[in-house]
Amino acid sequence: MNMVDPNAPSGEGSATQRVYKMLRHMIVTGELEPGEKLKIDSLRQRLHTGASPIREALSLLTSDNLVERLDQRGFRTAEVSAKNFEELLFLRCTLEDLALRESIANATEAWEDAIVLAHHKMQRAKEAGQATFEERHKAFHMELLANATYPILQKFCSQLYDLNIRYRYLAGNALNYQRRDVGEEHRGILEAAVARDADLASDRLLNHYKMTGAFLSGLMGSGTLVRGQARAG
Amino acid sequence: MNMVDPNAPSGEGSATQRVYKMLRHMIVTGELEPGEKLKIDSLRQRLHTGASPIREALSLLTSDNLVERLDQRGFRTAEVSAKNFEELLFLRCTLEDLALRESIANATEAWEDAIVLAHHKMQRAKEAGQATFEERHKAFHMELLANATYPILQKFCSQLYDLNIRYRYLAGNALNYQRRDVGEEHRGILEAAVARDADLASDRLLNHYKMTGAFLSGLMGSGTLVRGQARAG
DNA sequence: TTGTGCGGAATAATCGATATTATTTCGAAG
DNA sequence: CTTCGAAATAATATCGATTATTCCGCACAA
Repeated sequence: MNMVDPNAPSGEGSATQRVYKMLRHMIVTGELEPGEKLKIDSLRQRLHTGASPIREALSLLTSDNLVERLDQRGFRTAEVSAKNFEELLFLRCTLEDLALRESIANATEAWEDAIVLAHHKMQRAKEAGQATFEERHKAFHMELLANATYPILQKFCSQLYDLNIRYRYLAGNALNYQRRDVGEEHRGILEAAVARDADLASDRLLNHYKMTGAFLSGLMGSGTLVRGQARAG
Repeated sequence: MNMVDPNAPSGEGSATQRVYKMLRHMIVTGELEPGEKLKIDSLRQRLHTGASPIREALSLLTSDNLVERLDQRGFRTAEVSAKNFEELLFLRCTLEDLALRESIANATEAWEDAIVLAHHKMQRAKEAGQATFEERHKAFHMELLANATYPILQKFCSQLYDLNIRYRYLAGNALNYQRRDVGEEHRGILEAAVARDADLASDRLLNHYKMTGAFLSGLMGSGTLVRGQARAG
């Protein structure tokens, strides 16, 4: 029997899963600021649920490096820093290079179809608002790596992607980095992947990341990004 | 009145932390077999605590890839497979190579002291039982990477180490791989690190892993490792 | 005999409340 | 006026119980 509960339209899975996704979205998009304390009771009221799903979701986010847990002193969102951003960029370049090469090495027609499709959906979403575009953008990049037979590596890449995209959001929605010819870059990556040219595809992918990274590093240097905090140490 | 739980005489951290460490140890050492269902109530009785810390600890372990979560169907320990093991070996070689080189690039005398000390403690623990040795063994390897300014990378390495060591335990405590001249290998790695020879240190480190890996792969091929399921209460 | 649908038992997920712990505030002494 | 300490306060961690879901066996019909 396939009855969908009408009382829970947005909630297909468990409450924990729902809260997890909502919180992650709120952190990634900057709705919850870096270093902000996450009080259980506030979130409970805000998300209209009990304390247990909140705690469980926060535990999951802790291991995604999006939330820090202070032993017996509750949770807070992860801090941001230029150093952290640089590490992210470095690790992404390294790990996605590995995954992409492996993906291409195992290339099949089905995978080609999948990345072409993902690319198309991303392009179509360009006019459908940034939220949709970002979603498809990640989907495209993950699809590029999906053909590698390294599930753990893929999970790492996915986590790093989320951590990185957070900086993009923190840089402000005004970040129309799409003004750069990102469409062309994506097309170039896709093309090289379809052509199964690992060196070229990897080179283009890494440049894609590094250019965005350099742009954000510039913002960070000017203090636009890391606003609320001046920590000693 | 101060009623202290007799099961927590040391009572240092939170119950969640305690349960987390206990469960992780049980999974890593194979006391909980791969794919085994983790029933909340059983664990609750077994560890003499409530359901909340259990659930929270299992959530944490999920993100460590040691436990799988089946939505609304509970938890189970992660499966093992030759493919998974190969991925672990590959990722460890790649990531630890990065971290070690960075560690050496930032080498200081304090770090030299730290790795020499960690090595010494590991050697001394050789006669103090396998449990202690394994602990020190991880400490030594992590100390080698500790001087890299890449906290996320270090976390990845630590996680991968735990996933890998699980296979060693599953291969049986009879695995006295120390019969190989592992002591000599460790000394070689340490020596190269102290000499700040990144290429040599990395080469020796990776060989160290690959030899253990090849040994375990052999066991796995013969079916010693991935056996069926013979579980007793 | 086999496939399908129902119902009870088992188990997971969630909630509300309590006890424990950290933090802040207030007052008094130096 | 500052500093120390204890009580008040707020928040967390945990527990017990309730609710929702899944799993398994059995009856019934084709």
